[in-house]
Amino acid sequence: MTQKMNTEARREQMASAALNLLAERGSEGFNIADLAESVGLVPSAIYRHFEGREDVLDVALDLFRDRVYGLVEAARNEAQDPLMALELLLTRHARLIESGGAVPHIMASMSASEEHAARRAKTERIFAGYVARVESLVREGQESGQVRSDIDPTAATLLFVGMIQPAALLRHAEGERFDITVHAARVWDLFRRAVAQD
Amino acid sequence: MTQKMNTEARREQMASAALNLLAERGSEGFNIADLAESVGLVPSAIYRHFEGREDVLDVALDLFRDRVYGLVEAARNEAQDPLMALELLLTRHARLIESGGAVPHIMASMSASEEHAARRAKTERIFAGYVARVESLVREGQESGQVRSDIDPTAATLLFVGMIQPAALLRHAEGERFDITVHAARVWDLFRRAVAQD
DNA sequence: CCCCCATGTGAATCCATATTCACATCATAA
DNA sequence: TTATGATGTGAATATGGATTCACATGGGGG
Repeated sequence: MTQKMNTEARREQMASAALNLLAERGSEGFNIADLAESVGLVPSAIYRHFEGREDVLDVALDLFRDRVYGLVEAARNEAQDPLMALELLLTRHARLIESGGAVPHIMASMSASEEHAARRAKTERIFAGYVARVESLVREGQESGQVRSDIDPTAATLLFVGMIQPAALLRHAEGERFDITVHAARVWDLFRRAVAQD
Repeated sequence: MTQKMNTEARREQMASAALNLLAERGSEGFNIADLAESVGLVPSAIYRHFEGREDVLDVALDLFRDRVYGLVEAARNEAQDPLMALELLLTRHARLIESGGAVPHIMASMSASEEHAARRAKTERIFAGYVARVESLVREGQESGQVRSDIDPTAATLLFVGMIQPAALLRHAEGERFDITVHAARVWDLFRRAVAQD
């Protein structure tokens, strides 16, 4: 038999594995059998740790939220100023996508499901929370004078948030030929020109 | 019995209805029973016009491609110059989202499916084609001197393409409180500042 | 005007997954 | 060291959709 594992550790392992699967296949392609296999167990074992599929998705979403919000906080803490924090955040998103942790895919695929309204609502709340956090960086930038004060902070925020998503899609389509890191640097220049105080 | 209908007309009606369903629920939530109901028929009737679910999706995707590409062409034809064409395109995307024809949802949810690699590949090709069309507008803008020539056209294009997507998500989350049309106008200003020749 | 075949129907059937259950086995705490 | 309860297993079972099929029927060409 496979090694037994401490409850909490196993649960986290499963949630993390679930998130990986979600990143590559979206919520549609996500299934219990694959999840079980990815942690080296049998499907029924999943039910020792979760109520069912929907519960797994719910917990994976929690993990996703924590990681994404953590990304923003880390960028804020490590950067000298708000604008630099945004740049750092963008760079890290790019790296994340490059390594397969497809954030946009997850957001998009989870929020599309009309049934399971709870899951959808939760996804949207997570997204809104992410936007709010980025927006606070933008506002701080305005207060510190780095960011023009005559622009709408929400608009600037959504412009920022949208910079990576299409790139992630195109990367799938074009593969290696498309370098996300380079792209990130280029769009950052554009974003900076759009919002920075001269 | 429900009125019988000419083959071609019925097929188109079904494809169009399928696209609507896709827009609101994504490919995960899409099912034959709902499609049948939305055209006032019984599930098995769908099979008189399509090979099966995957075939429906395929044809709906064709329709989607035509409509989206058509949007770009229309904008190009109606506008005086490339930059104006982009602005028009943005405005129309916004309107489309407002009326439920959620373009980004479709793209994202279709491209997430790992299985049915064909469908995924097709979605990505459609997206790439869309990007290419927008990019040609950007390049024309550079040639005509409206757009700065020192920026990478692909980067500018993806920045443009990303402007609407997050807004669409946020709209779902915040509902009426969030006005996409107003948002579109604001991000357009930012985009213009980023790319326009002074 | 009537026939014939494509369209529409409802009742099966199939299938892929999720989920449950009875049983086995390990980890650990007393 | 051993008892015990939680973890893992494999074989059912349940379920929701897709798909098939035998039959009904309406509309357009002869």
